[in-house]
Amino acid sequence: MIQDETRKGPWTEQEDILLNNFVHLFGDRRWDFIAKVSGLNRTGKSCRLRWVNYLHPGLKRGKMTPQEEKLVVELHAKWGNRYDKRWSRIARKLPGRTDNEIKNYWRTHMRKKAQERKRAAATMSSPSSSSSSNHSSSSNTTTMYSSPFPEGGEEQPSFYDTGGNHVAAAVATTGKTNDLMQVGDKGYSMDDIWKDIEGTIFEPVVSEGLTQEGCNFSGPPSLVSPDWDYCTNDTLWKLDDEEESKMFLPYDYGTAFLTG
DNA sequence: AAACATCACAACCGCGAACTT
DNA sequence: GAAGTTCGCGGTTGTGATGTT
Repeated sequence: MIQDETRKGPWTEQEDILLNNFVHLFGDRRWDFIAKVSGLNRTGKSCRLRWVNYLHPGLKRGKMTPQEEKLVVELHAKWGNRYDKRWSRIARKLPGRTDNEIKNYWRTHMRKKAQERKRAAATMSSPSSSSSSNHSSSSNTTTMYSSPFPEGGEEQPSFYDTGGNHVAAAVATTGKTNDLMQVGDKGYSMDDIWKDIEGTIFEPVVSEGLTQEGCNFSGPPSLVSPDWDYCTNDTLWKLDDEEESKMFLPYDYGTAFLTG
């Protein structure tokens, strides 16, 4: 008792280990339960986030590859302004990457590039600027990115979705299409930025290069456990949905444990 | 070498959806 | 079917690392 103060902030290695063990015991669904029984003074929410964004086997760490960057651009062009859950959607197409990671990436990199463009445009628009002003040529971006994915085949389970009750949530297109967040001190929305940079940063190249084989896994940073050996190579991404859910639900004994 | 700016990433929060009772 | 609980997502913030002046 006495320890009813919920911990916040960075996770320690010990906490990671503890969480990892309990997730393997009980599965990655009952977060509140795990948070309680593990003795971690964390919220279930916090545990889930840590698992999904950091401890999950198969996470790919390190910088985005150019192919991944392109894919993010393409997919955001396709979904970014239309759907909620856009980041998780995009993440599903980038094996080993989490929505959080993509979101962070997009926010930092794309904002930077948008600002660069704005700056460049401002320079260009000065009377003295000349021919080079085709700079980012939003005009030549009328070429839509050809998505590497067929329209119908978009819905895949997220890589960290271990196969719980995933209702095939039809995409709710309601609202949230206009996130007016203040970006830096510029005061324009992410969507605005997006429109700005859409198609101007990367060549409209189909991301042929992005194959799952190209994924380069490095295991979780601080935990090296045989438990996730099965995920440390690219085979994970070659699984079909069924295999995938099997693979990610080896924890039925968790349920068994609970139900007797 | 120090100060400042920017980047990269982990983590938190609020809210709505989904699930359970 | 309603109420309560839990989960998942998107947006945002905090902070250490790295680069620049």
